[in-house]
Amino acid sequence: MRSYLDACGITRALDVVGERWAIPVIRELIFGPRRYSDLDTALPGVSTNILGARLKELVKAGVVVKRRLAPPTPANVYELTPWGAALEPVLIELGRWGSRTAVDLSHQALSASSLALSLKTTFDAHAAAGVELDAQLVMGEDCFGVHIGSGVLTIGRDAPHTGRASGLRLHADPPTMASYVYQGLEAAGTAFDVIRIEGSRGSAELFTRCFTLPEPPTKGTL
Amino acid sequence: MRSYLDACGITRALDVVGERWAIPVIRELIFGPRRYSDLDTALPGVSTNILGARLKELVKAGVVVKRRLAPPTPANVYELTPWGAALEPVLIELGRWGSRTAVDLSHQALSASSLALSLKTTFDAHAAAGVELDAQLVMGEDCFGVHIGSGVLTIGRDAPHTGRASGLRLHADPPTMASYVYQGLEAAGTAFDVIRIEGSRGSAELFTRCFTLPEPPTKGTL
DNA sequence: CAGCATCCCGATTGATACTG
DNA sequence: CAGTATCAATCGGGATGCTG
Repeated sequence: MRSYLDACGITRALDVVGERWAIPVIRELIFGPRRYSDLDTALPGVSTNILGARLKELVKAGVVVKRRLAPPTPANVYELTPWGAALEPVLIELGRWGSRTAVDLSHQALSASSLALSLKTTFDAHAAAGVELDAQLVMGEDCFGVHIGSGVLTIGRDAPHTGRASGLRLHADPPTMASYVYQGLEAAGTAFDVIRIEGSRGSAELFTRCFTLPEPPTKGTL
Repeated sequence: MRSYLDACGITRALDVVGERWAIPVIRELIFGPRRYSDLDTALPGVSTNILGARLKELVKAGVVVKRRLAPPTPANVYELTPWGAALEPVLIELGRWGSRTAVDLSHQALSASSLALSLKTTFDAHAAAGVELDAQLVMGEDCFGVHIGSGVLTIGRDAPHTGRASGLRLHADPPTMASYVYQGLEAAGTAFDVIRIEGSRGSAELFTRCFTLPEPPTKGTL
């Protein structure tokens, strides 16, 4: 196992999660356990052997645990340990920094977990002051429940169609959802079936206004 | 240039700073411009060709700028752009997470920048409540000025022997300095010349108490 | 289908030598 | 001092095949 051989905390962290695909794998596990195939499909571009190798390394390092679900639906899942889950602030900060690069949201992959995490990085507590609402984001198989209240955002995986009599439910694939939240309805396309909004137009407005992309980097010299 | 081809902010960040040695290089630049040879010696283990390649890539990406210093001491230096400097929260969080792994502080490299950054990640505002002091940390050529006041830590490079009539000045190489701050005088060794403390024993106590290592990870399941 | 192991190839890294 | 050039070793990516 490759190491920087450096006592610095940063390089010691990189010794564990610095290999290619390690952070993206952890990103997919942030909202709860996932199966091998979930990870494989959520991470387009990763080779199956690399995915297996990373999971094995992360398990050995104590970042991830492999667990078998109870008999109703027996399946092997990978899950973050408490230490692994403590990487969330790192991911948030990384995402906040990286979101300040231009990108064509179409023609690139975007997993449901990525979108959900991005809401955490772009949540604007100031803009959300006074807002109190529940929403459900349905992206194919992946469904997330969102609560905004007291300037705090809570988001987690949710069973579809189980929303708490939610005032708002959005159906779209992740890239379309991102376009809608960050760039408005017109950017998300208006074709039937691309995005479906259940709830008042007002609550949808209220929701999207709580999330703002950071400014792109100023190219000026220091 | 290799890319995750993923619209997620996290992977876009990794497209820029995810290659091996990129983050350590940025760590060395956090406290200001450095020359090529400074980086080379502060990063034991990096090959000069890799260092050159990373710097070139980081410059092209807009994270780093190459600049020539004014004629008194003309030298090429590398410096973070504002966008690059915005990586500091990422490094802080990474360091905080990574510092929770066991390590033998001796027999591993530790650069002066690493130690200075680690003070930022381990600063305990609660423990520093009511503390008001200036200190200077002298580690060979590298000298840092530290100010603690109002529960806030300020740290930056400083010209040696220019301290503001500082109440405290510590001389040691970075690993010894780390041992002293985090594990106390006995761990730092008591041999003459290993560590030199100018100032009252009380202020040194006050200083070190402001920094606490996080707890090691609990190995229990989630 | 879940979870890998294998094989091959191109890309990246690392150590060293070398140049302006 | 400040890098570039060279070359061997390793790693990542993709396809394929195996096993329960």
